[in-house]
Amino acid sequence: MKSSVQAVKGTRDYYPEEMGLRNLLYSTARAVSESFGYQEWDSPFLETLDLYAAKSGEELVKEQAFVFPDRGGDLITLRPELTPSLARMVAQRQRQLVYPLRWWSWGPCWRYERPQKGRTREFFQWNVDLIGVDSPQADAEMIALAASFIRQIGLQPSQVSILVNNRALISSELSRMGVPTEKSKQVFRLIDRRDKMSSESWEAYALELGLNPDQLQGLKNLLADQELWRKSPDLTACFDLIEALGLKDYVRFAPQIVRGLDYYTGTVFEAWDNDGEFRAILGGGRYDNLVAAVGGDPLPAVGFAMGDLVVSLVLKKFKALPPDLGASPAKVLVTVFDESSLHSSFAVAADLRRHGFPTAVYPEVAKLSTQLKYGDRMGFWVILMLGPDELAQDQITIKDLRRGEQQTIPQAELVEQLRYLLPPPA
RNA sequence: GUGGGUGUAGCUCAAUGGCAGAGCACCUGACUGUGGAUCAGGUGGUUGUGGGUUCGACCCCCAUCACCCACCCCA
Repeated sequence: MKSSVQAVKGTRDYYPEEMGLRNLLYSTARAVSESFGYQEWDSPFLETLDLYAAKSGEELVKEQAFVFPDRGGDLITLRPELTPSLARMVAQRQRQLVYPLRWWSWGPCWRYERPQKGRTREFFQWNVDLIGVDSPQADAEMIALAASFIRQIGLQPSQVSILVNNRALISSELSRMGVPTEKSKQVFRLIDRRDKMSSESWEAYALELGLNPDQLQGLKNLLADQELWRKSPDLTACFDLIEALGLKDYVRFAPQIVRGLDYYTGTVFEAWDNDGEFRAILGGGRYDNLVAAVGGDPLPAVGFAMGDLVVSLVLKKFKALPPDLGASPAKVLVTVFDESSLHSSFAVAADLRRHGFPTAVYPEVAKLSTQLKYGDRMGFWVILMLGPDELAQDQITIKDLRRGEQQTIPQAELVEQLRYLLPPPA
């Protein structure tokens, strides 16, 4: 029934199955990051409020971050994202680090928001950044790394795409249409909302911003122009490299992607499920001003972040999750027949562990059907049985649950048989 | 911060204001050495909580808490 003490609003409990998914995301993020030569870093979960006030949008931080005074009265923030901490750490050692930096991180972040589908107050975020280089090659690598993750986690190009644009390209097109530079920030916001509003209210919003009808039509043409990227040398080079990396199927140009944040300066990208059912799976781009914003010297950078929630929803939707997330980490279960054979069962289990096979042994004497059912439900691959019949002849029975077969063999051949039936020992 | 919805068995959900139910899960047995499948039986409830209306409340009303969805926002 309902427990009297509840979990904190917006948090999740990680039962073994959910922990399996969390670990899958983490291990995949790690594997992909490292395959591109990125190093893991981390920061404190607690930061000063000042760190986030240094960025634009300080009002959002005050309203959406967990902020509380420490005993000395300083305002402490539970980190709502990783990038400001990264910028702080880079600025602190800016002269001693070896560039380009290839850094990745994974960890919990907190935002004080109303929980809803795909959004909790505590979540995990994967962050990847390439710092110190201002080149389309760097942009291409970042997009390719994101695409590699999507492929590695088991999502197909028919299911998920990475949409790429360039803010500098859109800016120059806007000024060519006579949109004043001081309006570009608002127009980016307008573009960002294109798919979130009805076309009538979107056009009304555009005219409200002061666009004339010609400029509005020009903007609509712009957003419909799938070949616009050819006008951008950066995007042209970027797409060419992504093709060389063999990931072109996941990536396409999308002029409506501009990102909501103000600090992006060039290439921007987001990964979406192709039905547009959820929010962006991941998002990022080039941000060449952020390190300077926290007190360092100007340093170009490109990166992206991915929360654990939306990608999990997408994986569930496409049934791309491995079926054994809640299974026992051991593949072998040794049953216990009766009091007199208990010692032998435990000895077999110990011997298998010494040979590198993770092995569980049933922890009490119980009916065999109970033990088999347990083994089945916990996802073991093989169950070992040794009762009076086997023990009398130094034999053991191996039941292969996945094939529904069993055989009785000399105990001396057990390890050899398991090497055949199981993944290689650790 | 704003609006809407839902709270009934472990889970998913039924039940004109009139005996609180089903499916799944679980336990037992059919099957004293064999999981998944089938069949039979069984355990399981202060209907979120507190008030009110009523002869009578899961149902109507008020309050409260929790969760969900959307808006807002998304670093």
